[in-house]
Amino acid sequence: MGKRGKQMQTEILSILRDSKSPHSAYTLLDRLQETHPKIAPPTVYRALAALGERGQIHRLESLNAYVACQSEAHHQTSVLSICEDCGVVEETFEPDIFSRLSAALRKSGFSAQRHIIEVNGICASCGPAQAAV
Amino acid sequence: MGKRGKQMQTEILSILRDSKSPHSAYTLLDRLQETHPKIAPPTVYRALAALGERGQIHRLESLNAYVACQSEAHHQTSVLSICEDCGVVEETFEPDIFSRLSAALRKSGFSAQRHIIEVNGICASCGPAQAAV
DNA sequence: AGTGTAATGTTATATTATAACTATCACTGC
DNA sequence: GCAGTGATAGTTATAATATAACATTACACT
Repeated sequence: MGKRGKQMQTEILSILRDSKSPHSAYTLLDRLQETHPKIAPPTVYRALAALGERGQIHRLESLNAYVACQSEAHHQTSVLSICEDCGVVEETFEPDIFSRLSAALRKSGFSAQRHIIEVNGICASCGPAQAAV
Repeated sequence: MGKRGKQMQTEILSILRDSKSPHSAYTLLDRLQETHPKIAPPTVYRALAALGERGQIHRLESLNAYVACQSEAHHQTSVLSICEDCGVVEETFEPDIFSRLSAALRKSGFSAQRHIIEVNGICASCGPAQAAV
């Protein structure tokens, strides 16, 4: 991997980390073009692919958008919860759920390789006042 | 809803039911154009939206494609397993997993509304010969 | 039939993603 | 040093997915 590629990855990661909301590839492109006017979509997609392979970002399949991984360990298996009100994405680690899921599918002969779990809802900050229960 | 809309929905559902693999909106458009040469993308997307609201189809977020719901009850909460080899999608009902997921997120104040669970892997037919265990 | 509303048709375009090709760079062996 | 080779990045073009915006039609109700 060359210097330029690394730099793009670093900058994208930095943009994503500065915001808990997801960014689309083209939002990132716009941001990068502020400093690198000439870059084109494939540059962004290549950087996103490399970051994704290393587990440093997650793609939100239901939004076609990307967030920085919030874990140092870069689990492949996190639950992404998306607030429909404010757009914030939180990452939760529930290894038990993933293993149960794999086990359930294995019963019918399916061998799980990659799990995608995304949950839409309302986050703690946006929810109705945390009243009783 | 008019007659035409219903008919499109019926035809789309019938195409999806004839195949266990997902179809993209534009694949469906091509199929529909064999008999209705003039229809345009919004017609297909409107029919897909109506079918989705009624739970008769599922959208595979990771593939931008659609499959018929395999349950009569039209659960909103199914696990979709996608074979990376043959492309077949199976639907599995694991209500326990969904409730655990909601419960886990609720601990941090998140109120889950819609769960997306998609699993990539290898199905029973495509997997390595079902040897021991 | 006349009127208002919802459904559908139509055109155009926005958004997301990748194919295909070219140029550059880093490394190897000479 | 420098030609050859393979990997990385740049560039152009276009494919694939989705929706906005507006025009038209159908339908229910009077």
